[in-house]
Amino acid sequence: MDDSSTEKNNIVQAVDVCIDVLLDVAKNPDIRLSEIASNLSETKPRILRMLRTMEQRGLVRKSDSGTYRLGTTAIVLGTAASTQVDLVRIANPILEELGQKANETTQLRIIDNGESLCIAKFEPMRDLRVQAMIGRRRPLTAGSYKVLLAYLQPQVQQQMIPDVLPKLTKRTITDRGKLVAELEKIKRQGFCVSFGEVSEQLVSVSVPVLAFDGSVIAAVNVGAPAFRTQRSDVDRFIVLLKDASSKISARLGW
Amino acid sequence: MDDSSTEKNNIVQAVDVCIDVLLDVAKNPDIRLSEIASNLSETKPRILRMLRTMEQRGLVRKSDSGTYRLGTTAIVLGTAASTQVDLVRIANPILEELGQKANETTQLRIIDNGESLCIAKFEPMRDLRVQAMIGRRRPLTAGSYKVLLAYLQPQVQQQMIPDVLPKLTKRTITDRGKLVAELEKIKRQGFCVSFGEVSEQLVSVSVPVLAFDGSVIAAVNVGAPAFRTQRSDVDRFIVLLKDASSKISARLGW
DNA sequence: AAGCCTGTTACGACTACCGTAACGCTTTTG
DNA sequence: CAAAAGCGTTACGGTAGTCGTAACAGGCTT
Repeated sequence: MDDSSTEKNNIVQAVDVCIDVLLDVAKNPDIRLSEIASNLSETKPRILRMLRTMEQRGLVRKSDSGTYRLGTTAIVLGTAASTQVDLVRIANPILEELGQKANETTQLRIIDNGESLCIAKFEPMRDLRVQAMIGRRRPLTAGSYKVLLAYLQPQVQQQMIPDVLPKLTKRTITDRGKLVAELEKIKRQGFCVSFGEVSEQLVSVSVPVLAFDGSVIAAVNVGAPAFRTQRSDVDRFIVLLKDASSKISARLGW
Repeated sequence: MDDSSTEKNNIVQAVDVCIDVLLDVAKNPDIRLSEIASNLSETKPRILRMLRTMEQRGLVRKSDSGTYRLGTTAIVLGTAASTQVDLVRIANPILEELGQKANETTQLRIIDNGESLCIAKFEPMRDLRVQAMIGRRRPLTAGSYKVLLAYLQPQVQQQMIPDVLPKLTKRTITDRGKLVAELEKIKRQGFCVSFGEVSEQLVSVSVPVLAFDGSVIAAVNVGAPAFRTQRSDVDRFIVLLKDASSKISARLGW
């Protein structure tokens, strides 16, 4: 019936696009029906029916002006999820401790859909700090999140690296060969330091987190403004990160 | 075609039961396929298809042993929701401030589906404290959450009060007439104090939160162990609560 | 080894879902 | 001030997507 896009179907399409709708609302608060429809290349009646169904259950909420936002049921779901996902539940207090010691912003990131995804964070009480956001996605090939790539099996790794590497700043690696070499280096030393590869004025340090079977399932990260981060600070971060990572890994059964 | 249960349909059934599945997983971590199916009175193949669809999108996660939990996408959704629901976003810092001053646990509760639902909370750093949980539901007719009932239009109010009032402790009001009288009193004095109506050893104080149009949309609450809560403490809580409530109301446009 | 549970697959029947078209309505355009 | 274009919404008939039945494989218990 259709060409090749939808690989094979053991799934419920209605549910699938309903998730699309949900994520679209999450990404664009106060979005309108017609905009969702056009974003997803779906008809308005279809989206309307889904929004109504979800509104009735409190997953989304419709404002008087006709725009949609996520609803209270989504909050309940998310809170429950935070306690059910082992990685996040375990990492949260450790991320906080790490952030207190480093006095900088910390994150937990995983690979999701070919990108790195922030699933937990801590920000210190400090006037100037790096801002982190749960749900924010970044390329796997730029910045210290490269650690997530470094330990993958070579073929999977190649698959994850896009043909053209996104150039976020002038320091971003855009040559495939250089990237692979860098990944090798990361694997040897066990951490990755990025000076302004993602954002000009930011230093970012990441270390892999090992699952019970020794595979890399996440990365812990410290992000700091470049101007107040000396070489010695980076070294300190690395020690703190390795400590945090091994605490998480231990509690995951490694 | 079917009797009378499903009122009228402008909704997508597939999406509707998929939400049921999601909420069931949220409530019962590590639940199995067949248990969900029996909980919802649905067939296993149907639920399996839905779980697969949601797993593929990271909403749920299947463990090696075949049990299901919520997934990372649910965390992302929930975090986004917390910032999109005005009431929660505004209330959170005020709840914290209130909790710090009272040095006890605070909650924000709304009416949802004939029950009171906790959608935000703060717990102080203290060895012994009341535990609150986002997503936890309680009867509207017991404890200080009665404030949510007190300001409703009489007919709506009557509709919300079940025929038999659930008896949680020996202090719970179970007589309909006494309840209505109590609601009148609450309306006059503007707050509600519960001594062990929900849980034997707990004191709970609640105050209504007004929306931009002056209607009651939520309740702020302080919960404390009875043994360390004097009459004077209750009076202090009431002052703090009224202050917190009016701050929230103000920021909502009232 | 028989029984019962689980999760899973396959497939034909049917209904629930979808898209088209047309409707009010407000806002923008001429 | 009328025309046009956008919005959300409703209705309805055709079909594709979804559903349930039935049967399967595998793990535990009896």
